[in-house]
Amino acid sequence: MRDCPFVVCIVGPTASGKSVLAEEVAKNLHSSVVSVDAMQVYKGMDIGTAKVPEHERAVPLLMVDRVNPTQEYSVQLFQKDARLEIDALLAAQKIPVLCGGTGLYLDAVIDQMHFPSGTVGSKSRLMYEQRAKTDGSAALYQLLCDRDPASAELIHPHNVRRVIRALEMLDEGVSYAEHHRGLKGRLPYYHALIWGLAMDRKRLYTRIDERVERMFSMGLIDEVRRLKSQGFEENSTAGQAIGYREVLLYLSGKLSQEEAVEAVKQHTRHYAKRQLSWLKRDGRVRWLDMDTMGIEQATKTILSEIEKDCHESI
RNA sequence: GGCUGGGUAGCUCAGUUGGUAGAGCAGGGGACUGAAAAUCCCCGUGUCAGGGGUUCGAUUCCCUUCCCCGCCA
Repeated sequence: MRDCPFVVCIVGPTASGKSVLAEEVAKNLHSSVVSVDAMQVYKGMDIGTAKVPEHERAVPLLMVDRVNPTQEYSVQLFQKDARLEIDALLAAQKIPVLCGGTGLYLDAVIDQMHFPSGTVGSKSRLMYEQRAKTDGSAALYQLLCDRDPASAELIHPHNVRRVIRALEMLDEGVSYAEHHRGLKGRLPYYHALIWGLAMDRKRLYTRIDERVERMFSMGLIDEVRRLKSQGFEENSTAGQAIGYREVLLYLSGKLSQEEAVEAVKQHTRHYAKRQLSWLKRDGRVRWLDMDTMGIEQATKTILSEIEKDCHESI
């Protein structure tokens, strides 16, 4: 099993039990868990991102607590950083166990994905954002139609964020449409074995509700208050994370506590749905029915399938 | 018991000057390559509380029964 350059991935909607399973698998493999989560990379965002607490970790948890919440991070940076961690594990003859719910981040790491060069906090972005505010999103879309009709066709006029991105790319000499074309036949970067946790929707939603309640009773509000005193803001990437955005609204008096709790639940449910949409179209995912299977059995299934795959490939 | 106001989609409600009805939320599906826990798109038939009357036609007007809220006894 030692010679397999495999990467194991445990994916699924939020609150489906990924972390526990990933840790169990990693423990058996004497390896580490690599978090594939856009929000767990931020320091101090612990309760709301359901990060496994440091003292409870059975194996090392990587790609967590990377940057301050006030810093900007991105897929591209994640791709680079995560691959360094993964390569280090592989070099030590270990099978990395990736675990997370951010679909784009996972694909960026395990597949060959190239991002146009450029810097994160670009000036043109700010300019276009300003323009969208003053002239309206329709005007911005019109600008894209004039400059790059092929890309405009792919993007819905209301999707301001993507319209801005396309314009931004154009400024760097890249057409979103052209770039988009290479999306279909993506080649793998690692040989990835992917397991997805499936669960009855009602049951998942109940788990989400319970988890949100738990986050609040564990002190989510204090956590956000502490971050806020360090400059944490609503319009930063981290400040838009579910649980954080709503609590910020509560702290500024725009929501009652009860409304904030309900909003977090609602947004988490919607998010879980989007995660499932993303995963469903990835044919590589092997689904584990967590309604009938416990963590132990799921772990066993994964381990035996890894072994089988290794033998086949050797 | 009397007097109000109500009973319309899972929930909150709008509406039809009489031609069998629509929003928000919930829920479902989907897109996704430098913010992704972001951003965006698509999906609404329900005895319009029950019965009767007027009418070509009633969920809408009238009568009546039941239920709920409130006020008065």
